[in-house]
Amino acid sequence: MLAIRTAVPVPAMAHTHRRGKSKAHVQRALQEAERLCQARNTQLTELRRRVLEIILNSEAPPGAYAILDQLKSDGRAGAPPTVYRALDFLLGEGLVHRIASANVFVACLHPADSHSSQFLICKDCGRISELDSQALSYAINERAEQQDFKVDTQLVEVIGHCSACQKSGSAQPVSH
Amino acid sequence: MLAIRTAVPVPAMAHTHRRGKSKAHVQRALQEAERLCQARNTQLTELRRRVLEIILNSEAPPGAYAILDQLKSDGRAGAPPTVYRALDFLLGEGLVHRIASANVFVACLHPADSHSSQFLICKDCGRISELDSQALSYAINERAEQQDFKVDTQLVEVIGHCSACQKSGSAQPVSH
DNA sequence: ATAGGTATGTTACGTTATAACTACCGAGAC
DNA sequence: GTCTCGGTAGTTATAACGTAACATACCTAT
Repeated sequence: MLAIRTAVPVPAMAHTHRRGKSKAHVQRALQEAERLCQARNTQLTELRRRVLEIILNSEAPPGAYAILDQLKSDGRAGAPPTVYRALDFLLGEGLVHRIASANVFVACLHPADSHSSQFLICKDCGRISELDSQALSYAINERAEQQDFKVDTQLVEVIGHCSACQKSGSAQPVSH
Repeated sequence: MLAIRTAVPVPAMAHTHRRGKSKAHVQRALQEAERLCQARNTQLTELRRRVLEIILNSEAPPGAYAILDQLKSDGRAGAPPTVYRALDFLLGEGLVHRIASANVFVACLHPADSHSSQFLICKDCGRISELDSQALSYAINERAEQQDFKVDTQLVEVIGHCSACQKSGSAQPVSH
């Protein structure tokens, strides 16, 4: 009851983090990440880049241990801290987001822009799409400030059923 | 980096889940819970009631294991499933909310009403206040539906610094 | 070359959550 | 009565998620 979980493989969903399809899309995202890190003078090391790539290539957002499994299957050494440190870096750079309700990580679609962290999470297939409404973000800040609350970060997670899964009628959970 | 954590004792904060102060407030909430469960023909058992009471009495929202510790110190038998099952019931009845970013649980302030699940979470003291803006909730639904997404539940968590902690200048984390 | 910083490897552990099975208890069927 | 059925709770074990602490490697600036 506490977390959103899913389990098997599937087709496609519009405007979604449906990686593993377009290598081109992934390559573009990785280049963008390189560019940003260079501009910021931070180190997108091979490991960090690879973790980002794994996330980008996942059909549904992977958890830390799913990422770790992939690193291991690369033949690379690894333990949980390996992944969590890379994730901390990527989170810090705004290159990935953490989905708190599901303990998974998604690549940010527009890492150069401001960071709202608003997501639609499909219960059926596990896929996540970004909402990214500035209006919403403003509304939240405004409401918080009415209570003299100083906002650091926002987190909006909408849980339900994506367009594709509604059509297909039944759950079609995706592998992580 | 992944979760919000806190640690020590403190003063008060307006419009907040600052339980342990007013027994009367807690009693009212418990009676309301009884009433709702009767109306719904669901069982607010002694255990479930006690878990709700523990949450209501906590200065800052407790995690499952903090609740478990209190159950044990009541002299009651207990293991994690004891708590998680009670929490599942209370979550299902809308009597408590889960704060995903911190893995803690808060009592709902208006369990009879609709359920937005919008919170202000203070990094310093760990206390959580409910936002409860229908306008916000509508805006989120609207935005989601623009993408043909069928909304089940929403989750808004705003992380920052509460009014009291801003004034006091420094962190004053509260005990769970 | 070596001292200092950053990144990663490694071991161990802490925290959060669930699976699976057992036991108990109350209500209705008979 | 007692049977059995559904729901609640006890119990054991383990899965899943995350971090602390320390060792190592590597780069680079003096």
